[in-house]
Amino acid sequence: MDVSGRTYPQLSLDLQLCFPLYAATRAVTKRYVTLLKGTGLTYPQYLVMLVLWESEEPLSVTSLGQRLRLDSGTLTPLLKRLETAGLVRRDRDPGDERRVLVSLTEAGQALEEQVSGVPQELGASMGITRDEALALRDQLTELVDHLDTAESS
Amino acid sequence: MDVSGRTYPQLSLDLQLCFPLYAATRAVTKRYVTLLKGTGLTYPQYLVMLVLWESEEPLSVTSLGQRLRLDSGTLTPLLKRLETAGLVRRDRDPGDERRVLVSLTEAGQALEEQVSGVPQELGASMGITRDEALALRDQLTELVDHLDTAESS
DNA sequence: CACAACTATATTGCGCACAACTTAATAGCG
DNA sequence: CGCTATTAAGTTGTGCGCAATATAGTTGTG
Repeated sequence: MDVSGRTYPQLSLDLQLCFPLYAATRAVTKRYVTLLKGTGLTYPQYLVMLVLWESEEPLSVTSLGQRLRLDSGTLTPLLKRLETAGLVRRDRDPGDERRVLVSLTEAGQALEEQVSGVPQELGASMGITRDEALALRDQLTELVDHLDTAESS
Repeated sequence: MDVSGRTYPQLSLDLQLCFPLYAATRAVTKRYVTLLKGTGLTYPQYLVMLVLWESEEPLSVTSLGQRLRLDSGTLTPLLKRLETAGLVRRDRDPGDERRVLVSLTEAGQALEEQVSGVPQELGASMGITRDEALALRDQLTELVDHLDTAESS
């Protein structure tokens, strides 16, 4: 990319981090469509299921949202679709009727085994070693933390 | 994150690369909302403008799509919004009436100066050095290339 | 207890992404 | 030239993300 003649070379798409980040996320999501075919899950739905699988007990919508950084505007319709698919239940918390507790159905629990090979398959598609992936993960996590700080200031 | 008791520890959200990637993209996008306030641009619209600013001549929808990895289903409505905003023109190519050539209006050209500080501001928000950003960019670009290969095989 | 402040979820509206499909124009081939 | 295949852009439908708002339930204070 020849950038020498530009008035604002810093605006070159290829010099910026933001675009590869955006493209990588979409490429990963696209790969998940293939890997999750047969489960009926979308990628965000898969993430919600990951959180539920690693929880010992039902989670409120807010708890799910904190873990995934998503709000009720995104989660409520998504959870309704998971409920329609028979993978989760949504019950009002008897102790606090404002809260909705999301829990796995038997079908939802059973799905965990079916997707257990997905992370490794995705790792293989990315063409990086486990250590590289973990290092990248840490860098991105740090980046998110910084952006959170910047945004709230 | 205690993972020791799980049947499928590889499914732990915190062990995977995919979630930080997804979270980082959304955090960056959110930061752009703030940085682009005043221009009226969304982040994808800003990316389209970046491509147009670095092009010497009008671009077809397909060319824009190849550069940004987006298809006409995404670009057509987005470009119509940019046209409504007075930033671009959309004209049929007289030499090939199937093609639509997207070109900058004067207002579209003038906007470049207004956003010229955005990359640096974003860089500051991310809390990483320029070299770290470039290294990360290269890793993500490589990741996208690998995923493309995996997807098409 | 009354009531204001707060919290949790749901709803609405907009703008992506993208798959699948349609329409129109062009290219290629007999 | 005529016809088929291909290409370019547009359309439709689904599912996010998220801001803004609405609604219902809870908490804290006097």
